[in-house]
Amino acid sequence: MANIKQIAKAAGVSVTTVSRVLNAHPYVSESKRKAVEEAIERLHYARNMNAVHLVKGMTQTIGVILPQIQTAYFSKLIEGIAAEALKHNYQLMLCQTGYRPEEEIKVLDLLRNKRIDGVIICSRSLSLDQVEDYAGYGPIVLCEDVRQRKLSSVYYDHYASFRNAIRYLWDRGHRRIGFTLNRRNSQNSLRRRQAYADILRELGGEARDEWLLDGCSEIRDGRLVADWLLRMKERPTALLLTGDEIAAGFLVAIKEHGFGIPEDVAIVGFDNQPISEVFGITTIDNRLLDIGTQAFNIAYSRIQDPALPPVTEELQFRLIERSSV
Amino acid sequence: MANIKQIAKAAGVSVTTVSRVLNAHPYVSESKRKAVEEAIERLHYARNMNAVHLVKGMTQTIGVILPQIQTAYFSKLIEGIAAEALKHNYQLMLCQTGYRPEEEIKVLDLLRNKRIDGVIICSRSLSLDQVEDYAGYGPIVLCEDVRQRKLSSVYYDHYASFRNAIRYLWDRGHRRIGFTLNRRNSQNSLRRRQAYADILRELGGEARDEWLLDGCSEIRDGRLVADWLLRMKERPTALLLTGDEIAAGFLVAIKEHGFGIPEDVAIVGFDNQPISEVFGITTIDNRLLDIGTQAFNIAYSRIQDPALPPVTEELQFRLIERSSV
DNA sequence: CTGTTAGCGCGTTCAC
DNA sequence: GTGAACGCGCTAACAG
Repeated sequence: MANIKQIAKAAGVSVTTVSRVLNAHPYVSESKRKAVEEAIERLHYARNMNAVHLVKGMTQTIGVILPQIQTAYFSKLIEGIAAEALKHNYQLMLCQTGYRPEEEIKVLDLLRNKRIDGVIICSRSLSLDQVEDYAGYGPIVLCEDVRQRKLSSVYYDHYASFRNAIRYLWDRGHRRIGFTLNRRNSQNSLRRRQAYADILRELGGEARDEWLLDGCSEIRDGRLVADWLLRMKERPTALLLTGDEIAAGFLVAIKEHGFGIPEDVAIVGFDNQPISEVFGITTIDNRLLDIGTQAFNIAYSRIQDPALPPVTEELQFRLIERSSV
Repeated sequence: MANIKQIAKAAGVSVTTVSRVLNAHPYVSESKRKAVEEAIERLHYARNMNAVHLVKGMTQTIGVILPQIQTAYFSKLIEGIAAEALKHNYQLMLCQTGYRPEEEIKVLDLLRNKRIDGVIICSRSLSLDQVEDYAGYGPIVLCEDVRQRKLSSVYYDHYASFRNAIRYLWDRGHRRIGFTLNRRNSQNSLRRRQAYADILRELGGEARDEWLLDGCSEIRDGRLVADWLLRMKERPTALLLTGDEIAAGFLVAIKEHGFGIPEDVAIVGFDNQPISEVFGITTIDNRLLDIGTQAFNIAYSRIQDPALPPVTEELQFRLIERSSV
């Protein structure tokens, strides 16, 4: 495995010159360039990027913290990040942390240790203060609404989208509205619960605790939601399901019990996943792809220019009407 | 950002000693160890891993080539890889290549350039010979049945599973059997087509070209399958759908046309995804999780001991009976 | 047990 | 246009 020195010798030039052609620098005579290229070819030279990274202090790699890859929500987010990373010739270090704080720390340590140039946090269990401790080592971008001095973030307004969806159901005559959550006390969940409470108070509607079910995230959970609904004495006539997979799972399960959608229960999903299209589920398009794209761009621009201050960017959601309400 | 030299000075020892405590080597007196640890703490020292990688010639990172992350099939495969990587404290560089040869090459070049220690190829468009050219730079594991001298592979038997599924349908009275494929001419698809032809010849059944539809991979495609079926004069009474998402999409679409499953069309899916459980779809469990696990382990063991020869490992599929046949 | 020193492979001033 | 030489930060002989 040849190194730059051997190429230099083989081409009859100095290592500097080799380095210059390697990095497409100007001021190299055509003849020497040719000689170097020929030597590279002949000796099957491949640069050792670890040396480059050491010298440059950068790795052209961004780390991504997410609890689970195998979840439609995160897959879509990654898709957005990955597409943008490709454009800028960056690599992605995907770190599935399962919401384990130790694992999340490990990823932040990759940043400290200069293995990655920046971090995108799709979802976390660490406190913001803990995350902020690492802000000095490189840009950190969160996919949620945080306004912490040293952290950037991109998100869509969970609060407004939830209000909006409930209002939508209310306007269509629904007075008993229930909803699910993933993690009961995540930032996003708290915002949603607040929105639920606020809008129903404003509308003079009822907001019952028993109409909330948490711990729902995948398609299987749709069945749990159905069971939960069936067990209730006073059932909601409409449900906000935080994830189209859950919505689809619920739809299938509840139909088995003879319920019609939307006649017996109306549902609104989230994420605008392909599955919602197939089932005609009305859903909130929360721009996951765009959030991923922006998350990368924010990190990238701050890697290029570390002087740039953190930013917070809000994306507009939209409600996609289909036939489940 | 302190370096090892400064820590040495601060602790009043040599860099070697610092390195020793950093790497948990024996033969360091308790007092010096304490001093070093204290200095590390006090100066907020963090190792620059690029220097370590340069010196060691390894990066504790494995690259994964896959066309798409946002696909249930690959997500599940990644899940298996990631879980195992975590155990061995390895990082994953996920490279979404979209079946673009240039992108696949770029990943193999990461291996040449020593940015990663090994590569797992979930699916590819490069020829095996092209891939094999890189075998000298580190272990390469494919998730398909290849028996190339320098490449390892893990897979389940597509041929046998397809035969098996068709036999299963045949035994239940189906004589007109259709199927879908993802990429028409991928290795796996070729094996499946062969299995289809072989088993039907053996059974004395009919194998029609028009009963094959390719280019299907996601849930939306289920609708295409339904349209395709409806357009036919002589329709298959049973379908093998190469992906549970497709199967689910098809099921929904065909029911809209008043077809019953399995009465009017029987279906068998692939992958044993959660969605198949929800819909009660009979499916082939192709052990994606285990394939991922093994792929990592094969790569890992060969990184530890480069002298180990490539291996080919076959995993047993199983048919999971539910209610779609 | 501990320190000196020579690399690992490459980018980059700076002088020519 | 070109090259000598230093430095990036760390590991590992080797000598003691």
